[in-house]
Amino acid sequence: MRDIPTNRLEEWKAMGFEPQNCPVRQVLDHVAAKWTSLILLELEHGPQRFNALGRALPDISKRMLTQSLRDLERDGMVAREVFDTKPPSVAYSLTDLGRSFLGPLHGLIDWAEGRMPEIEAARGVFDAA
Amino acid sequence: MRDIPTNRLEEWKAMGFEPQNCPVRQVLDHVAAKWTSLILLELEHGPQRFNALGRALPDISKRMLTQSLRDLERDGMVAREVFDTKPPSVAYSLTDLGRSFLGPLHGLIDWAEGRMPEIEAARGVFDAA
DNA sequence: AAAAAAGGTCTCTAATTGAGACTTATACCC
DNA sequence: GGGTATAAGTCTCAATTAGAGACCTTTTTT
Repeated sequence: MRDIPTNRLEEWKAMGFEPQNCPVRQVLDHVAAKWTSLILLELEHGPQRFNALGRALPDISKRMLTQSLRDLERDGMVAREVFDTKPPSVAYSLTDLGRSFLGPLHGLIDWAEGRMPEIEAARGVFDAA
Repeated sequence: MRDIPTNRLEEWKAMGFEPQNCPVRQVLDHVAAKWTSLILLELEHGPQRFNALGRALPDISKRMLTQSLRDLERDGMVAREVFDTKPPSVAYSLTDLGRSFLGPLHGLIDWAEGRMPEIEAARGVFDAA
């Protein structure tokens, strides 16, 4: 919808950042990745191996599990450790940074659990119309 | 990755819910919708009209703006009001439910702003390797 | 008379995701 | 010994989703 830029946008540009590299968006993209938060939540209980994570999140594909874990590793939220077993196994665990994300994330989850009835009700009304 | 189900999953099923209708996932999907949170954040400053929102979020397409607003409306987070001007205009505003979401959302944003330097650093290390 | 603006919808294309086969080496089972 | 399973992925192909932008209707502005 690129059109006439708004003032806020101009301010941002003046400060040297595009909507894309705004820090807010970057985290939101993370939460937005849909699987990454779920993975972090699984790892909250302790380190897990690749296939264990897959079993805990039964509707994720291997492809997305791999990719989400790489993203989290790249951002320093998750640590990957290879064990020299036969066959080699890999454990994933939260870093301090990853753990620090759980606070805000639980804020969202608590909100979700508390407000879900209202949301369901709103959906009922909307869908009936 | 459907395979041998895990105990937690069994418990969930016993309680009657699939991974899909878990409340946590539903909110996460919302945040995960990528645009919805950004829209809510724009509406925090007050009601906005369709095109104004589009201008504030210059990289959203009309298609996704419409769809995201409908989703938010359906979930009772945003209210849509049509004014009988020529041509008719439409204003979107936060409902109480929508406003209540901002607290947890800002928790996430504050985390983002505080931890972004660490994330950037981790990315640098990862990408160099 | 032409163009713009309001709030969308519609189509077509591009990007992302999911499903599932395949890999390589070792261990367990009969 | 032979068949099968497991580890953690990778790869390909199909399906879903998102983005770009034309188009719509009515009225005001230039």
